[in-house]
Amino acid sequence: MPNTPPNTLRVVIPRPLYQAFDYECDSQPLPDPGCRVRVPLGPNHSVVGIVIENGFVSEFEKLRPIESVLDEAPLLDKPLLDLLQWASVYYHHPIGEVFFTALPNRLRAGRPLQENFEWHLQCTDVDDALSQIKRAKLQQDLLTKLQKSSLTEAQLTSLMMSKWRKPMQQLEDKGWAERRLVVPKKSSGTDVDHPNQHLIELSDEQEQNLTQLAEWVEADELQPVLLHGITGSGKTEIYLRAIKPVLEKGQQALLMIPEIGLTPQLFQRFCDFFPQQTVVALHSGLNDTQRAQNWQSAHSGEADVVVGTRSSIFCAFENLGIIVIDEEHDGSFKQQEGFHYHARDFAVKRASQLKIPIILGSATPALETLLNADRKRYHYLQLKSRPGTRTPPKTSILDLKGQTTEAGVSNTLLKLVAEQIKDGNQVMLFLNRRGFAPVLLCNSCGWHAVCPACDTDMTYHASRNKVICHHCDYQQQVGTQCPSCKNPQISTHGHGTERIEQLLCSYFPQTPVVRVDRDTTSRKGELAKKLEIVREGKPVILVGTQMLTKGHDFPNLTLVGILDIDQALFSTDYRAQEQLAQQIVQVSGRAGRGEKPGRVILQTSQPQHPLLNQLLTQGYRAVAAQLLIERQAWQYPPYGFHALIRANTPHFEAGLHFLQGVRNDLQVVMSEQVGEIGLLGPMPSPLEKRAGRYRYQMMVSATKRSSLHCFLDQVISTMKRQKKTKDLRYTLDVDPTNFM
DNA sequence: AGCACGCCGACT
DNA sequence: GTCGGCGTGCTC
Repeated sequence: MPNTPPNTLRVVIPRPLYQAFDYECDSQPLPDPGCRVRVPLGPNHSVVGIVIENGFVSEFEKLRPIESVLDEAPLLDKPLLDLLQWASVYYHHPIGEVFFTALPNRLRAGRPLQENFEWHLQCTDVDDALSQIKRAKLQQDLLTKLQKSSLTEAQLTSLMMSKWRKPMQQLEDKGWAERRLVVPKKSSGTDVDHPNQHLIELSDEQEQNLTQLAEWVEADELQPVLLHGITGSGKTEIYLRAIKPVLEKGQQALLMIPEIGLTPQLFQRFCDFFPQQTVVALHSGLNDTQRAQNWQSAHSGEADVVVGTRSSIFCAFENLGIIVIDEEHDGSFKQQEGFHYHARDFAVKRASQLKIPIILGSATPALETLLNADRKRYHYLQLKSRPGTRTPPKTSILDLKGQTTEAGVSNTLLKLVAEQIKDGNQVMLFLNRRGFAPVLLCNSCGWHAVCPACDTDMTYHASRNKVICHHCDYQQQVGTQCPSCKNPQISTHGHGTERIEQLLCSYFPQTPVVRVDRDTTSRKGELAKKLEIVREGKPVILVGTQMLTKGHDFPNLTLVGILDIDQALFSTDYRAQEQLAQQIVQVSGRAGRGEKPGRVILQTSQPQHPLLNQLLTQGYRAVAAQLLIERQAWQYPPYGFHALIRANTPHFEAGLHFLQGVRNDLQVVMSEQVGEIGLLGPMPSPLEKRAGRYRYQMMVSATKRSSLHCFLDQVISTMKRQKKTKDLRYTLDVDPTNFM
């Protein structure tokens, strides 16, 4: 008898379990690691699993047979499987949940890979055809597109979302378009060069950076590259040209962007620069079908460039050749629930594993990233100037003391706004609080609108006459009198973007006031519409939150007002200062991007605050250096290593007792690691009650990464053993960035 | 996570 | 007598 390997499969199951399960498989050859299989689980369940190993000797006596093999070829290749396994260990998160976040929903559910179709023009006289469908704009558009070149369904989706299906069907019915199955091509990098690419001339500084990049790649020095370029310095142009030679080799590129950073402008820029290539998006705005389609086009190699948010780092590329992370400091790269991974750290790991270049770009790099550059673990490139004659904006502090203010806007700032508008310029006011006012109260009895689920003040939204809880989205209609004492006068306290908008409308009735926040941009395409108004260049006053800070380019914007930063100056969260500095720099960077110089006004009642002064006089780099010194003194990240244990239940202090119990049990282990491990807490989370649950947390700190991981294994087994009620939920967050 | 098993209180 | 509450433990 020949020595055949055992017919065993190790399968990862979509359950919160820390180990994979073994099955037997009678069909030969055995499915490779990375294939999906359907397996029985428990007495009467059937689930989709992912094979991670085959043909090994199992410790288990009796293995159940799998039900079916779902994929002929692996969905996830060996390096990605290894990486996912590493992540499950690093983040101490159940292996099944880690693996299944790598797949789009449809594939998680066991659906087969979709076949890839391409649409071809079947029409001899296009002009005649166009004249026959004068009223069908979309059909016309499609026909013109097909006339230029055949298009795959993924390309069509990324060009016009899902709007193409119906009109295409109509074209097919008329016999003008035909659908053909595409044989998966091995991506071959021809025709990457295009005249479009030479339209923008690079500055000397940009050219030097590109030369340096090419040298590193040439010499195989593939440490991550930190591209520290001030706002408006043209980092995108560097990304495009760094990606180009990779596509020429027939490899794929991944551009990672923050959650709300996918401005149509950026995506369009990539499509325009690489008109012969397939550029697809992977972000939360896609539905399951589109997501699966784009994921698959990256998997098959059809997509050359993927522009994606956090989770795109898990995408199974056919042949990934470069990763670029734009705005690498952005908080949205860290997942805040469930599997708490950091996509930036993950990307660095993935690049080193695949031995491909990775660029981390930002005007305000994260402290971790700067430290890595200082320690020479990362290459460092700088863009210190804006191309052409553009200069960085001038920033000044406006002391709120002695100022007359209205809705939190000082008269001085209002005058400056008026001046700019008169000169035909655009203005932006930034305030990180949406709604009309953060408090709705009764002056007579002291009642104020409080969320029953979170015990926090609800924000008044005038447009809908509602109070809304910004923590859990609980909403309530507002009546005409105080619900407590029936006093007919209720008033507001504090100001949000809605209030500022109202104020500006009354002061500048002739000028459009455009508000950009989650409330005004919830419907699809609304943000794009608003930005279009601004990009026309006429005088406009923009009011908005975070949303306005990311990646937008408004050439005619000359004045930026930052309204309320005082709260952030006194936050107890050690990350708040870093984030505030980044936010101020990013918002300021929206000003003066065109021919006219920009100006930034920072309203504050703390004009002497050292962070503000250092930022204004010495810049972000100096502030970062200072913050790093403080982090080192406290042994905070990136010098020390943290993990946060959270526990919550609907009952007051139940989670606190649970964590206290965990801490007591851990005391034994800790005595063996004296000096290496510290425990802080348990204590209530800064937002103790949220969405009807009372939340508590305990911080683990360690001087060495290795001892943290050792200890966390103990933490997990202790928490499993710990007595708990059914309604208690706990999570472990390695390298936490959010302490709320 | 789901789900079965199992051990105690209040019902036709 | 049994129906069903949810605490406990298992899933290859």
